Order: sequence, then C-alpha cells, then structure tokens
Amino acid sequence: MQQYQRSKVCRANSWLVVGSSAPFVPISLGARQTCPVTRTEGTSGISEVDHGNAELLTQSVRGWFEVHARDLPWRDPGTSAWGVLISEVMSQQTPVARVAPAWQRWMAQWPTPADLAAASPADVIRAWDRLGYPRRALWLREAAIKICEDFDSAVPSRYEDLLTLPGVGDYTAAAVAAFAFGQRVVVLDTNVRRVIARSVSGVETPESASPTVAERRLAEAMLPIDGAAAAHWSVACMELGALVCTSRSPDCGECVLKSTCAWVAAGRPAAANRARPTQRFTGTDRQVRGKLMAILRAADGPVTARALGSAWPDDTQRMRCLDTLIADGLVEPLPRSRYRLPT
DNA sequence: GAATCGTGGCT
DNA sequence: TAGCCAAGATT
Repeated sequence: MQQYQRSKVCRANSWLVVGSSAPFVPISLGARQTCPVTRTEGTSGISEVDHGNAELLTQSVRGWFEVHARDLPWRDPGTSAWGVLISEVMSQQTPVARVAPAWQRWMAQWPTPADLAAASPADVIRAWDRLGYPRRALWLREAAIKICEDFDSAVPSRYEDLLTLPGVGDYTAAAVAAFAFGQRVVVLDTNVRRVIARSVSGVETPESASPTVAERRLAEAMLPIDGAAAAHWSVACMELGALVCTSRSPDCGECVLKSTCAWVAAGRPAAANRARPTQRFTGTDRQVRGKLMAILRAADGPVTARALGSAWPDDTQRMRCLDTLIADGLVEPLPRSRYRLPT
C-alpha cells in the first residue's frame, strides 16, 4: 500500500508546480517520508518539492563533505577564480587524482590569465602533458586571451559571460560561477545527476545522456537559497558521487543518504539495458592522435614524417590523423615534411 | 542527437 | 582480459 505524503507547496517556488491537477503518487514505492519530491502520475514533470526534506538531504551531504572531502589543491580558500577555472577544465573527463599535480605546475607557471595569454601553444600543450584531450589546453589559452581582451584580464563572474569562453560549456560555467563566486546556480555534472537520480528519483542512472529540463527543474528545486550554501551543496554532492555513490560500485552501506535514498528503498533496481555502442579505443584515430602528440611533445624541435611513422604503421590513418591535428591547431606543418608543436 | 575527442586505472 | 569509466565541450 502506498503512503502518500502530501508535500507542502512553497509559495515562493510555486512556479515549480507542474500538472498539479493530477493525483499525487510517491516517486517510488519505497520512497520514505523524507523523499523531497513527488511526481504527477503519467508525466515526468515535478509536482511538488518538499523544501524541508530537500534541505535535510542537502544538509546531510554537506555535513558528510565536511568530514570526508578530499584535500584537493584548488580547494584552498585562497584559490583564485582563474585557478578554479583551470581545475574545472582539467577535470573534464579526467580523473581528479591525475589533475592535481598538473594543476599545481600549471598555476605556478601561469598564475593569471595574462600569464597564460602570453604563452605559446607549444608551451601549454607540453604543460598539459598526458591529461588527455589536448584541445582543452589550446582552448584554455584562447580563453585566457579572450579574458584579457574582453573582460579586463579578470575571469568573469557571470554564467553567461563564462559561457562565451572557448572550452567552457554549461557545467564549467556553472561550476566557476558557484565555486569561485558563490553564486546560486545549478551545477549539473555526472556525479550530481547520478546522486539525484538515485537518492530522489529512485533510478540507478539518469535516463538520458544529457541533462533534461526535468532534471534541471529538480536540481533547481533542491538548491539551497543562499548562494554559498548552494555552492557547498553542489561540491559536496559531486564528492559523494565521486567517492561513495559511484557509477560502478556504489558503497551504499557507507552513504549518508542510505536511510532516505529512494533507489536503496526500491531495492537498488538495475537500469534498463540500453544498448550503447561500446566505444573501443584501440586502433581508433584517438589513439593514433595521442601517439603522434606524445612524439611531438617529447621532441625539442621539429620532427620528421619518418619519425612520426613509428607512432602508427598504417600510413593512411596516420596521415589522416596528422591532418586533423593540424586542423585543430595542435600541430604545425613545416617545409620538407617536418612537423612541430605550434609556436 | 549522435559522433568525436586522450589517457590510464580499475575490475 | 577487455570493457568500463573519469568534475564535458564541440560540431
């Protein structure tokens, strides 16, 4: 039998109410009375958000974070907005543990946007080392130049301005606005999406590949009113997703939300198998590009086409990859079939 | 929406 | 072992 909890509609957030004429049902059969959200039957819209219970959830995670947060270098209170931006871009699709030492070296070399704006592409590509996706290093340099030209050499604080920087998308713009400037913005990364999907919506993983409008509304409804508190919740939620509520093997027994988690209450049902094309890496252009870049990074000066031949035996694929690297601005072609990192 | 874009650790 | 996964952005 279902126990309905009729959540209170906060008048200040009444715009969140969607389809309020439909009957209320709990978000899942196992949802406890502390589940902060109910849905309207037959829709995916949010009916109501119980802000009291949402606050309990966010407070729990924030309290956990205060005890278990990793000691990452950019979490030093003295870190500049520039440092935050660098940490966020470096952390895109790259494990944080691998980012930390690179971030420290990077910040020592280019402590301000103006410093990086004066660097050469070759310098930033080498400093990027093996973080992966080296285009991010070029975008960061271009962002530094734009910051100097359009924003008086200071990292902009507005989400909309941050979005104009190359390599800065929704997540990174929101993360900088929140973590560097204490603004109340929804920070929806893969960790936050997973934690909310499980603890509130009762499903193992978010349904869609990219955040939906419904997800944003839900995340917005759960966001603490105060900007600093909202940012603290976001970073704490990300940390919980990274350390406890992980994608592959969540440690529910040690989770602060175990007693209120909708997914745990439902018996941790597995997500429906959606046949994703298993993305292999071996033999792809990405691997070849990586090998070519590794040779160019290690070389002091220009490299011959013959030297690059050792990267990959397939001439056609190797040359195709070299062309795309040139098109991306990661490689500079020279006369007599020689190549180098762009100066 | 789907494809593309590095790298290395973990299971 | 081979696949999965990691603080996404761009085209």
